Amino acid sequence: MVDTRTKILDIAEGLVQRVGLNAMSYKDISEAVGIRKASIHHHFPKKENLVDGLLERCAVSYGDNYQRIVDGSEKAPDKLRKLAAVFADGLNNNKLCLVGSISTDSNTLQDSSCHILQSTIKNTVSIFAAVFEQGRQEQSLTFTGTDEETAFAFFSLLVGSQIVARSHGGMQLFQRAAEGVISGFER
Amino acid sequence: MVDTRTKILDIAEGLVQRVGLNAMSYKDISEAVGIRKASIHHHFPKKENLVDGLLERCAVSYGDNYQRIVDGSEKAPDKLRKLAAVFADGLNNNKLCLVGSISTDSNTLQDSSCHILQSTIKNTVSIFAAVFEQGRQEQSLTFTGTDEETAFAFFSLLVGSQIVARSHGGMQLFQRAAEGVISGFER
DNA sequence: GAAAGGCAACCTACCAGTAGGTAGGGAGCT
DNA sequence: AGCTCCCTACCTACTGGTAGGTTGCCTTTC
Repeated sequence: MVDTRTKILDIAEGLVQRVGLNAMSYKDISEAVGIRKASIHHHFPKKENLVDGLLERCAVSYGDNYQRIVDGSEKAPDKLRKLAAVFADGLNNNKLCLVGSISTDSNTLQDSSCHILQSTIKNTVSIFAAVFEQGRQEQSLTFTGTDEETAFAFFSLLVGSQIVARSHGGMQLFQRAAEGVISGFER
Repeated sequence: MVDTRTKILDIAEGLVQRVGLNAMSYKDISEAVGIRKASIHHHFPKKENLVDGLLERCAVSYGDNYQRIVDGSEKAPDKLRKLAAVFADGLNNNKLCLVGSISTDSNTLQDSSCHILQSTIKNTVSIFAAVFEQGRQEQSLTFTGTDEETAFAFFSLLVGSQIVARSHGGMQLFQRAAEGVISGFER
């Protein structure tokens, strides 16, 4: 049995991914978790604490998830495909990447949340960059910018395609857009 | 002197681009426009009417703006650079593309707004696709997918980079990401 | 081993503020 | 007269947040 704090974060994460930060309320969370609204405040006194908690947890879990893919034994293009598959999986469940979703609302964030968001993005781009470094060295990928710049572009593409495809185009267009870009790097 | 309806749309558009749809209220708009909250309801009875109005107007204005670039006499890669510059300009003013911003909140939209959003995306991708068609014919661009798929990917990249870069990386990273992808197509 | 204290977790009940929205009135234009 | 536009005044529902109480488990103490 998972503890309540984790349950709250799980529910909140799903809500943010589906409807966005500012459309999610303590009431929604309390109903889904099955406890009273005031009890959420026991675990997360202010909403900003919840957002911080969400971002801190996703910095670790997303980071680990991406790192596991990057640490694999495949060639770089296949690693990019695996990274894209993570986003495809989210899209399949009508969920956006938490970082992408929260980034859209970044102007309504507290400073503390903003800092965590920034370092999470920075970290994610670093992890992605390792794939492009590998691709450069094993000559399986060609690109003009630096590893970091290209990783930033690839991450942004996944975030953006997920958002746009959820509104129009769906899985098929998302997959083809990702594959088009990846095979573009392969030439 | 512009009419009130237009003023409301102007203010609302800026708010959506800066803080997002669900963080924008009729109170915010009324204060910025300089009329009472109830008066907004005279022009837009329900919030969904406002969103529809916003999307309908942007479908035209964005569409015209993109079309003007596409109709130019430049080679395809330079047209892509001009399209990216539109997004860079928004980023410079801390504003996201309206379509990207609203798409993130698409799960909280009414059906009518959803339909307009979808056709706006479809239309935008079609306009972008013309550049890739031109690039293919004049052999200034190389890519593996179809024109539409590649246009979708490029549009998504701009939307995503804008969102991510606003939170972390800023103009510099946005510009380099866009340039990296464009010069990737040029090879 | 039993009583006593402390604390985490949850509850009910409440607060002020704000959300979107409505009713109805008055001014000015055609 | 009728219409557009904007107003004051108000409504209900919900927002994040607080106060204070109850329960039950874990220590500590005798």
